[in-house]
Amino acid sequence: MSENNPLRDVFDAIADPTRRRLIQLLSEADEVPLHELTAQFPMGRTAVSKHLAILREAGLVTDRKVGRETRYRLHASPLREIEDWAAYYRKFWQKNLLRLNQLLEEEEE
Amino acid sequence: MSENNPLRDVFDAIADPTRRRLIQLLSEADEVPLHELTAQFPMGRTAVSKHLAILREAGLVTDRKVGRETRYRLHASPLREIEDWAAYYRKFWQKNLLRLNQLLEEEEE
DNA sequence: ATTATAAGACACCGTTTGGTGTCTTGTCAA
DNA sequence: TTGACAAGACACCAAACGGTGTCTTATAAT
Repeated sequence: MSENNPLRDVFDAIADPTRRRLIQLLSEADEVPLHELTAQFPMGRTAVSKHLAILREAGLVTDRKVGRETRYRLHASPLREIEDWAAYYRKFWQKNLLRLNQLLEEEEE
Repeated sequence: MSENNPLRDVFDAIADPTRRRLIQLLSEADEVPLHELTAQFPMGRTAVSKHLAILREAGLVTDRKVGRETRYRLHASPLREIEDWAAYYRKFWQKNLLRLNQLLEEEEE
């Protein structure tokens, strides 16, 4: 039963820097066991495991047991919502840049 | 002194749905006073004001006093970091879509 | 068969978060 | 000039967050 309906807001899931780092690490290899991930952080296994649980609740990660280890895999598609959301506001900061450029040009005269 | 160095992580600032709604509301009009924003939410003025303070700390909003009201304005450029971050992972969910399509095609045979 | 490793489950804890209410100050309107 | 409105400042609170440590179970290695 691989959690399909997201119980956790994706925006919430990526808010924590540790979790963004986990996403990055998982993007560099296709499957990583918990203990190997834990080794990258200055915190204990339990904490990292909790962060991964949150990523899983947001649908950003799946896990499977292999022998005695639990291997995690990135499932990036929910990030599409983030990109779309931010892209929507692109026009606004582009507009700001435009106005900034205008001001700079005026000052140079 | 309009806060220039972001004391607050932008990812953190946009994690809350109320704050995302504020961003949306501010994108629809160029300047909105606090009481008018408050009217859109099921919570008190103090709470909305706190959310706006967090947005300001992330550089997403500026405010100015006009008479007895404080008017807020969207400053969207920090959202660029969000878009860039998410866009980086685009290839991963595209890859997933590709693999999903392959699986579906295989099943159809 | 024994020992070491991987990780789940759970209780615990201090800090942050997201809300409240109240009091005060400044400004606009009658 | 009196009253109403906008909002800052502050104290307060319950719940969530991000970490810890310990105990147990399953698997791998010697």
